[in-house]
Amino acid sequence: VRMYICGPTVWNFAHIGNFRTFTFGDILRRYLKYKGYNLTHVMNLTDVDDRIIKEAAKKNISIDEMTAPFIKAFWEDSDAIGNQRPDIAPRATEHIAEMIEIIQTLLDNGHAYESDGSIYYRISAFPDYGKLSKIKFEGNIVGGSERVDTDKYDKEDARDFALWKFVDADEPTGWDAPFGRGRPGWHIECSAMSMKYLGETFDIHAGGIDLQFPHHENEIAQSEGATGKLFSKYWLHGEFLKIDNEKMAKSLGNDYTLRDILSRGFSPFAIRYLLFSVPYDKQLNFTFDNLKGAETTVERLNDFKKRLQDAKLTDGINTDLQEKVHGFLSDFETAMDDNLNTSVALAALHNMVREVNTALAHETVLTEDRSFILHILDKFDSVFGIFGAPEEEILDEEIEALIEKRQESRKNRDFAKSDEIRVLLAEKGIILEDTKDGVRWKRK
RNA sequence: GGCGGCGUAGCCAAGUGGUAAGGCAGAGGUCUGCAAAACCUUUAUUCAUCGGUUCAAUUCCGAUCGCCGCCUCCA
Repeated sequence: VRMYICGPTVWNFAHIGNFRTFTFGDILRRYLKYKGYNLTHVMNLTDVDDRIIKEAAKKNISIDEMTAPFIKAFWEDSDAIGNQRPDIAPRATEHIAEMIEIIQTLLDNGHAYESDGSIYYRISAFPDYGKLSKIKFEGNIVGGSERVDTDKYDKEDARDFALWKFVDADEPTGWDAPFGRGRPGWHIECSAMSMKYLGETFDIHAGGIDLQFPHHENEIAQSEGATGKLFSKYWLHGEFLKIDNEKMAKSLGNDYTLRDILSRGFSPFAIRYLLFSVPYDKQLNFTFDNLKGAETTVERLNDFKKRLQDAKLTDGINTDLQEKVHGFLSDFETAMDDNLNTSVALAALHNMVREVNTALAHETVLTEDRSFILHILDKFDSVFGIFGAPEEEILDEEIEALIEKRQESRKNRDFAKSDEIRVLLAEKGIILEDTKDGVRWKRK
């Protein structure tokens, strides 16, 4: 499977809404691997746009120097939330030659023309234009704005868009091309990089819903106009993320970045859980209350895993239970196969946990079941990625001694003393749980 | 003005032509010295509103109200 995801403009990569799209890209990537597909996953890094160019010029530094900190931060955040890195992450500035080649082809075959300081795509030469977004242009012109048909540039058709913008020879940011020095329009980079690494026709093209028009529509026009072949077989568009039922906007002060949220102390696993708890093609209402809920849920799941690992079990095998557990994995696959319905897929995980919990309480989980269930759990998590890495934590001796002392007090039924120690440990961030298999601790 | 999506319990939400998954929060119980964790039970006669089609609609159709996105620069 060859898959291309429209990556961020490095400038504004960080918003939580973008990370919803990337996380779904990651879920899709992981699920394709789960299903045994061979995967090539490309995600572009848009490191050239007007703002970057202007800012770099102002600071008198190169585009590379300008964008490096953003790209570094993007990968850090991406890693933090558990997104696996794409196989290839090409940068626009390193693929200008490929863009020029496509533009030249489009000029040669009549799909592009030069006018008024730019090279434009000739939409009248591409009858399929609009097939992705199903956009119609008639109503727009009649409508209440002078938007689409402003025609302030000398374009043949108001819909035509720039492939290449000429710049003066003395301007610092520009590339030489047979048709003149300039810089690329927005859309051409994705056509060039996706086809370079995935071929003229590939399987999946994904991105945020806001890119559907015009960006993806224009990619189709450019690519299919140049090759005459189908560009992408499937398109996936991630829906918008709302904050407290409002749109995310700087003016509302709710344009959180992933970093903002992490710095408030929320676990990346909880954020990840919340981001994909609603299918990618539905809007998600992000609230901090729900993030707290996700935090609790993820903790509960991790506790479940630990408890299963630690439980003292009797020898044997409970095939009945194993069959049920396997049934939940089937439910998960059915849900994921249904257009990545992560809501239902998660429900399957929760149902499995409940089933096993009940069995644990009834002591009907046997030794051979444990490894089976843990294996199934790993399969779930190979896609979800919400269980923390198993880290063997070591307590310092002082705390170890305190726990020991408390156990002694309890044995002697000196509960005042043991409670005192429990409070003391809680102040040190250690939470104790007395189970029938002995005392367990965890941090918080 | 054009196109598209959405409106389901306190909150986040899945879903379907035959009467509502899952999570969080809440309530009662079991377990526990007490907690915690876990388990069990429980929480929408109802799916924005009003009409229509149907034996039957939350699910289909129409209207209304509300929310969101795109239709402009830049990516």
